[in-house]
Amino acid sequence: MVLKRRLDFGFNGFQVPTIPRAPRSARRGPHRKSVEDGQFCAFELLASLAGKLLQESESSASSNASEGNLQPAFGIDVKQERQDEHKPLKEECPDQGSSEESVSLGLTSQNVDQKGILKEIPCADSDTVLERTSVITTSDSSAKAGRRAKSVISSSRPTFQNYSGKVEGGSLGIVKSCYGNIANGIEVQEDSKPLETGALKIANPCSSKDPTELHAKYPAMLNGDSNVKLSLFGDPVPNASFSRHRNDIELGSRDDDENFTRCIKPSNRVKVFRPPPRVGDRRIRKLLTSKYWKAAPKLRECEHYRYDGGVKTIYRKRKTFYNRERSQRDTLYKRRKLVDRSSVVTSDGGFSGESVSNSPDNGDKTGPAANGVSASVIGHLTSFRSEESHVKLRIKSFRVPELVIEVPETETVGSLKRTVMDAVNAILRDGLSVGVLVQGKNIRDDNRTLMQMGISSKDSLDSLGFMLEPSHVQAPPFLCSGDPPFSCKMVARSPGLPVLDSPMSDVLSDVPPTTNSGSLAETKHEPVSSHIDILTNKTMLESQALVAIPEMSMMPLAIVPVSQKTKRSELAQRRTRRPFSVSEVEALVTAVEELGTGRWRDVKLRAFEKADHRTYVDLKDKWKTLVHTAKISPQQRRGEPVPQELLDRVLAAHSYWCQHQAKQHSKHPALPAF
DNA sequence: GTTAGGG
DNA sequence: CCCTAAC
Repeated sequence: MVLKRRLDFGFNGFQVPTIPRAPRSARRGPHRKSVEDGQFCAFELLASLAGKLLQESESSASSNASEGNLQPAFGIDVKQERQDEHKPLKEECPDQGSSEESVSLGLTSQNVDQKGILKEIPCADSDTVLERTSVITTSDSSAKAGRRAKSVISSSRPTFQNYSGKVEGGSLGIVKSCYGNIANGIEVQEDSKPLETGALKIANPCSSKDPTELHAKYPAMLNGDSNVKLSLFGDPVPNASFSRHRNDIELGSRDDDENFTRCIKPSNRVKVFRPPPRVGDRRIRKLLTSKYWKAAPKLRECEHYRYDGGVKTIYRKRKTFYNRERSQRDTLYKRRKLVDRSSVVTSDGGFSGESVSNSPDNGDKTGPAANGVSASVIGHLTSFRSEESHVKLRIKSFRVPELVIEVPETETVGSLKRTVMDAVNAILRDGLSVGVLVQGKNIRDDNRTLMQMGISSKDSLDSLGFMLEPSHVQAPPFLCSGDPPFSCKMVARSPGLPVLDSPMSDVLSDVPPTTNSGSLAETKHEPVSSHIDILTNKTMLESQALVAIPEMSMMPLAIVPVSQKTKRSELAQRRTRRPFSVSEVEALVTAVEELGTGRWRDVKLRAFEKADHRTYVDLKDKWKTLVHTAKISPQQRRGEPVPQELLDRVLAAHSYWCQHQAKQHSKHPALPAF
């Protein structure tokens, strides 16, 4: 309740109309801004997402009201799902029954309820969206400082509306085409072109944790949230959950709207993307994260469980995400739904993705981070099986490529906004491709069947992930609006980056459905960050004005030392794994016996001179693993078995050289004992 | 650029 | 394999 009030308050302050009551047509018409130069794309996407969400919510709400059922926003989807469901949702989740309540308060209450666990504010997705929107607006108008805030706000809403209109169209198409498939999602539109039906829809963008990143979250579709819940339940109840989701979603919609309002302020902060000092980043991340979560929380009771699990898991995985984090900066998250033939529902997607991304602290450490990045969007999914051979999945979120932006301190906020927008648009404009991650690995072979990949209706889809990649793989870094004063660098990372992948994968694969999502950024927060988060949240809730967000936002654009370590991250693609063959092991062992450890360069030269793919570091690492392998029981060994004889030699050489470590490093080829 | 270690 | 700190 509290939250809600605040929200309302916020609205009043802004004079934002309560959500989307107005007929779609109405919404649509009004605000369409002309999209100039196509820069709109990004925004459009966001807007469309938002709109879609709204629509869904509305439709769902209405449907619910009228029918009393919880139907998903999209008729088709809903029905199917419903059919699937066998079990009453209600049983599991109390929420269902009173959909209406949920709708109005849903998010809020959930937030409150879950507070303990989540602590974050629900606004997340919506917020993000708003932010984005506003940014765009600003840029378009080249806003004038004075009114900017206000205009932004107002515009944001309109924008949505407009988009929503589009969205609808798109969705319908999609729905038709994909009957049985997941319908929801917002489609991404570029340059106001209608999206193509078949493709992916961006359902909910999630924000990432990285502070720096731009995150756009889309109001999560309630669905998404719902999904999350579902996952918690597990296989057995999947269907039911699903249905609920729908409900939730619908209900949620309003909340979302509200969220938008609320978010406005926060958005500003977000807007400032500059690759802030770590602290800043964290903060942002947290915000985002929190938002994200909050949204998710809609699930309520059910969710709780999940979250807990998720959090823990995430915790552990945190490091894993490390790479990702880097990428995440300046990333927009979007949620998309894929429609295909398969039907999978993934709930986590969003979560995991975000979480993963967010985790972040590491990123900071690594470097300023901000690398460019990445493009990848990761969508996490949860799945449950629907019908036999169909995999039903819902992608809750996609991460947009990371952007690294660097601007001089003297740059104006407006310029910064524009810069960010340009960067985002550039990425969107170039097109995005979708990458599929299985067990964290990017599957490049499009010809493989899901079954072959181990993605079946039976199996959980936890290990399945999606990511958006820039079509043009390595986008060279480009300067954003450039002009002297404005020097901004943006780097778009190519997709398929391992970086992203791995983290995801880990999360996905390892974590049980429940867990994944959860952890997120939360895990890693540092005191500072938390502090920040708190502030933020508070701000979000309470502050009504768009007021600039103090602290962080203002921080130093200057700081931007974007990079340092970024370099690698930009392109980095993890090398493909190339297990050592027995013969290679033998060559390695022989070389080490002669040269000893500590002379990897020599070992490389002697035994792997021609093996370009084997670096001395690789050899060193291999030796390390060989030693380990030799020490463990055969049962514990994995991979291609290494002849015991070689392992014995490994141990012998290892012990020998350990003793002679200090001395004869150099020569001494003679290994007596061996 | 190499090493040595942790991840 | 990756990433870093130390050399």
